[in-house]
Order: sequence, then C-alpha cells, then structure tokens
Amino acid sequence: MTQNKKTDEESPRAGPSRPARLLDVARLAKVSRATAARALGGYGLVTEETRERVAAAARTLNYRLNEAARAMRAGRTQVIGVVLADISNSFFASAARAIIDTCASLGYQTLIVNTDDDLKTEVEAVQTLMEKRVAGMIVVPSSPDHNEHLQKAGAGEGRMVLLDRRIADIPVSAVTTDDRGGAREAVELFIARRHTRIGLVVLTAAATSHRQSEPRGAVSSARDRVLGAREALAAAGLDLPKAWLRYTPNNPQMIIDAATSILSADPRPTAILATCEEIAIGVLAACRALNLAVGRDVALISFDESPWSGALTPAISVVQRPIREMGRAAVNLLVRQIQGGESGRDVEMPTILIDRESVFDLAP
Amino acid sequence: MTQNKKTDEESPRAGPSRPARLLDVARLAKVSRATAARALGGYGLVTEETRERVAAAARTLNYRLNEAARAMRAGRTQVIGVVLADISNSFFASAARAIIDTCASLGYQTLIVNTDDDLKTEVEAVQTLMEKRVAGMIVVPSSPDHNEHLQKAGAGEGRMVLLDRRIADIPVSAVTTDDRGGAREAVELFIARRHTRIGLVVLTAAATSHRQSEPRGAVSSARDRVLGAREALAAAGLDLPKAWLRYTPNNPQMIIDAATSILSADPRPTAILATCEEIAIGVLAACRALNLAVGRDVALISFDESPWSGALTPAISVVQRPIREMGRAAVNLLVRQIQGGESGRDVEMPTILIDRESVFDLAP
DNA sequence: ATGAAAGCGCTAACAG
DNA sequence: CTGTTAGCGCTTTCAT
Repeated sequence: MTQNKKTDEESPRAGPSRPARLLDVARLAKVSRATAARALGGYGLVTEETRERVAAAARTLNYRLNEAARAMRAGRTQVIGVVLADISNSFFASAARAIIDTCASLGYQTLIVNTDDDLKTEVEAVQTLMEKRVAGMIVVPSSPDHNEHLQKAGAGEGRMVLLDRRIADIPVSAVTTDDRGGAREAVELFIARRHTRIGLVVLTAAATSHRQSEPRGAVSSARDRVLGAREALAAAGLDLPKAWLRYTPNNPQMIIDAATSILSADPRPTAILATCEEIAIGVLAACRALNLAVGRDVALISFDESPWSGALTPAISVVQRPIREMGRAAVNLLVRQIQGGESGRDVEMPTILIDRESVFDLAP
Repeated sequence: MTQNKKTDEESPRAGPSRPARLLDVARLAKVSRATAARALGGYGLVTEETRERVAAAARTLNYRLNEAARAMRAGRTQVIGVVLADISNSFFASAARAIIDTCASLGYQTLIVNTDDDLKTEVEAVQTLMEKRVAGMIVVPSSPDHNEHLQKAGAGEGRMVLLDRRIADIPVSAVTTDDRGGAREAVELFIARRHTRIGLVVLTAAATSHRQSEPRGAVSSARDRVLGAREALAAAGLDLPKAWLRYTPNNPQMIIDAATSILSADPRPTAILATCEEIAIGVLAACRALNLAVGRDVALISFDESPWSGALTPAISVVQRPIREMGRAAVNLLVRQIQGGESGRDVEMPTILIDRESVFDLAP
C-alpha cells in the first residue's frame, strides 16, 4: 500500500484495444490531467508549447473524449431530442434528414420520438427527453392549445424550438413557413386560370371524422392555409360553401372519403387545394374512383414538393416549402440558445409556387 | 471537517426541481445506496419487504435512473446506432420508424447517421459509433466488398445487424427480403401477360454512370433482383439484351436518363421492372417525356409499396416488402445479441406481389 | 440480507 | 501557468 502513488505507472491499460483516457494523454504529455483537459478543451491558461505537446499525445493515442463521463459531469448530454408525428412521413423524413446532419456537424446526436400526433404521447415524450437531460429539443407540436408541457420544458433548463407549427403566447421560438401566403398564391393561380368553384381538403390531427367546420385543435399551419385560401377567395368575391371544405385526420381511407365527398357535391369544385402530400394522394385516389381526370376535370395544387409530383401525368403543381432549410434553421436556432443563451426569434420561411400541369385553364 | 460524515444528512438537495438520485431514494427508504440499487435493479438478495419500501420511496420521489452515470459506469450506453443511406428516402424512413419505435419500447435510444451510400462516410460513421460506445448497430452497408470496418465492429464488443443487404463471408447476421423471388415473380407476371420484351432499371450506389454491365460494387439486394429477373426470363426462354438493362446511381436525372435510354431502344421493351421507388418515379418521368402511357404502352412493376402507388392512374403494381417487420426484426435480433450473447441467424422475409393496373395484357 | 467504500473518466475550484 | 483534489450518480466487490 505504501507504493500506491506508483500504481498508475505500473498498470498500463490491458491490451491496446482499450481506448485511451485523458489520464493516458496527460501521462504521455507529462502534464497533469487538469492541464491536459485545459489544453484539449481550449479553456483556461495553457502555454502554446504545452498545448501542442498534449495535442500530439492525444493524436498518437487516438484519444477521444468519453462522452458518458462528460455528460455525467455536466449533468446534461450532447443529445438533441426531436419530437415529431411520424418519421416515415415524407415531410418529417426530409426535415429529420436536415436536422440529423446539422446536429452531427455541430457535435450533437439526435434522438427521435414519434408521436403520431397524439398529445398524450407527446407529453410523455417531452417528459422523457427532459429526464434524459437532452441539451435541447425540436418539437412539432400536435396541438395549438395544450402547451403546459412545452412551457415547462422550454422555459427551464431545456431549450426548445418548435418546427412547422406555431403556438401563440408561449415564449418558445418557432421555425415555420408562410403557409398563409402559400395558400393564397395557390388559390390565386386557380382564379387566374378562371376557376371559381374551389375546394379545400385539410389535414388535421385533431379531427376525428371529416367535418366542414374547423376542428378546435387545428394546428397553426393547417389554420393558416385555410386562412390564406379564404383571403384569396374573398378578394375575388368568391364563396367557399361548406360542401367544398373538409377536414380529415391522417388516415388514407378517411382522406379519400373526404375528397370523394367534396368531389361528389353538386355543383362540384373544378379545383382543389390539398394541404399536404397525403391529401394530394387521397385526392388522386378519389378522382380515380370517380373517373375524374386531374388536369382536365379537376385542377389540383398540393403543399410540399415530392419526388413524384413532377413525374406524374399530369405533373402536379405544388406549393414548395424549404424543408431542409427549415430543419437546418431549427437546429441552428436551438444550438444558439444552448450555447449562447440567446432566446432567438421566430423564423418564417417563404414558399414557392411551382406551376405544372395539374392546373388547367377553365375556358369561360 | 470532522463532521464530514453528516454532510449528507444536512444538505437536502436545493429546491424540489432537482431530480432525485439513488441516494435520495435510499435515504427515504432508510437503506443504503447498495441495497436501493439492488432492490430497484432486481439483482442480488433483498427482502421482499425492503424491496417494496424502496420501490415506494422511488415512486414518491419520482426517481429515474441517471443514464449518463450508468453509461459511464458500464462503459457502454443504451444507444443503438443506425447507419443508412438517407433517412429522407421512403424505404429507410419506414424502416427507421419501425426501428425507433421498437428500440424505444425496449429502452434503447436510436442514433441515426446518413451516409448517402458513400463508403468513406460509412466507415467513419461506424468508427464514431464505436467510440460513442453504442450498445450495438444496425447497418445498411453501402458496399458488398469493403467490410473490414464491419468485421471489426461486429466481431468485437459492438454487436451488429445488417439490414436490407447481405455481405458474404462475414459473421454478422442480416435481415433481408427474398429479393430474388420477388423479382422472379414480377417478371413471371409480365410473361403471363404475354410480354416478351422486358427491361430492367437497377439502382446501385456503385455505378458512376449508367451502364449495361453489372457494376462491381452492386449491393446484394440489387444483384438478387437482377438474378431473379434473369431466372424467370431464362425459364421462359426469353432474352435480356444489353440495351434493356441499365444500372444507375440514385440521382433523379440519371435515373430518368437510364429509363429514357431503355425506352428509346429499338425495339423497345413493353415491360419494365424498377428495383425501387425512385426508379419507378424515373420511369414514370421518362414515359411522360417520351409520350408513352404506362399501363398501355409500357407495363411497370416497382419494388416497394408506397402511399402513391395505388392512387395513380393507372395504379402501379408493386413487389411489396414487409419494411416495418424488417426493422422490428433487426432490432430484436440485435437486442438478443446484446443481452443474451446469442449470435442469431440471418432472417429472410417474403415479398408479396401486388397486381394492379400498370401491367396490361399484351394481346398476341 | 445489508452496508461501506472504491472507483468509472471527466471537470473545475483552489492552491501554488 | 500548472498541479491537487473533490466530486458527478451509479454499480459492485467485500465485509459484516
């Protein structure tokens, strides 16, 4: 026991397989652990010469910081939590791609949770992520009303950024798109092509069956798109009868039913705005079943560009949103909050209307 | 300093916000940390009565194990790494959904890395994940040849399961589908509908420009699909001229070019098998540009069911693969390896041919 | 059956 | 400018 001081020296790690620790680096560089930490971490005071010796030692030993240890010490991890409805949905998948890559480039891991737009699952997910001491989270909120869990998480230690959907009156910044403007432009295009009977199929997590009136829990992006469409309609003195507006949850058959119901109205609309890719697919399916030709009998514009929209015959016109940029922006905003403590302000990104063949001109 | 023993007792954690530690639970239950750990962890010997007292204490304090501390102690995390080409691709997105959910239900986090099917990126990703001490990884290998990095990771501490693609001669189990059988059935359907000029567009990460001959780095799934198609062709005494077979990397324009080139051959095939969704989209686009109608001029079968395949006019026939089940199986296999030490064997799942309208009957 | 105590690898407050 | 040292919360011998 008297020789304990030398124990370190006498027990080099067994086998070359075991990864080097900070202590190993310090020893090789002939400095203390503290100095090595300072040199590597780039904080505190260290001579240039020492710094280099330590760096060299780290390189030869192929040293990599043990993140578990750091996380434990710091009481928080290098993980960013992402709470979204469903990663297999193409919008979220694209956003996730951007988020993951941006996080990786900034040294963060990304932990993804699917909620299927269920509020209870979301609350639990946020709770769990806080317990896991994530550095921050990016949340696509499933509801515009219930936000206590977001308040709590966003206000406290855990930083938060909302994606795709805003929530009024809470101090959490959001990255969204100009959904209202996008919808307005889309409807304006219909009108310019002389359509006057214009229908809307809207996806909402909140709707439990297809309905005409706006469901309570409609999320900001859905609401804004309806709002924008109504604006354009009103500006042209056009009406939006209840029979031409349907809300539907994200279920293939229910979407088809909603679209079918609109297209079976008398008179039926000659143009339809679909608030997302899933809706557009449902409209396509409904048209098929009703033997209506998109681009000839029914004009169609969908939100969100996807790989197939330009490949179909007719090619589908879309309101394109900068999904990758949104994901990137969300991460940057969040990381700035984590590191700098800045609150950061909301970001709203522009949409682009891509006019293809699905919007035909309705001769007068 | 003499009173140090009592320090613990005298300093309850500041504020109720700070999460409870094991020590807090132990104190409330009037046992030592060790006993509390045993009771909660369900190992070692503990009286039933003590166990219950500890459980109750944990419940009242809302205790949750600090994973960072556990990870540090254990030298490994509760994280499963997933290395795939691109999470925004619909096949991988669906697989990821299943993987994430299954992992979550088993208490694992999922860390996803995108490689864009680039070998160098993949090698780095595997390396990084090992350094992060993940419990195991699920890899979609970008190449059938270069596998030293997988060998090293899979053989050592880090457990590994391959997804979607096999690699010969390495002791790492894989979850795949019967791509060969699927392709065979697809071509047999073409033949049953009296098609004799059948073309193939194949996606390979390895191809640098579209080519007729099989590129060296073709991944097992791509190779098997070609193999299956050739089998069916051969069984019917049919030929596959070079002009009707193209390999292309995953780039929209290059895919369209490949499809266009096949459809411009003289004579041109009346049926085309697309090895994945992206290829199908490219074929659709090429047909559009060449003014050829799918389902009338060109029969089409694609691998992988997607939301739009049934909604198009004509509805597209597909070789459906059980993507969710594949993801689930991969996680289960991996976790069994992690926990039980079992090696686990390869899993090959069946495909289902869904016959819709894109395969018309070619009257003799 | 239970408790005391020794670390896992890292950081930071403090002393030189 | 550098070293000493004390933990972060958990697990796991080794005593009792």
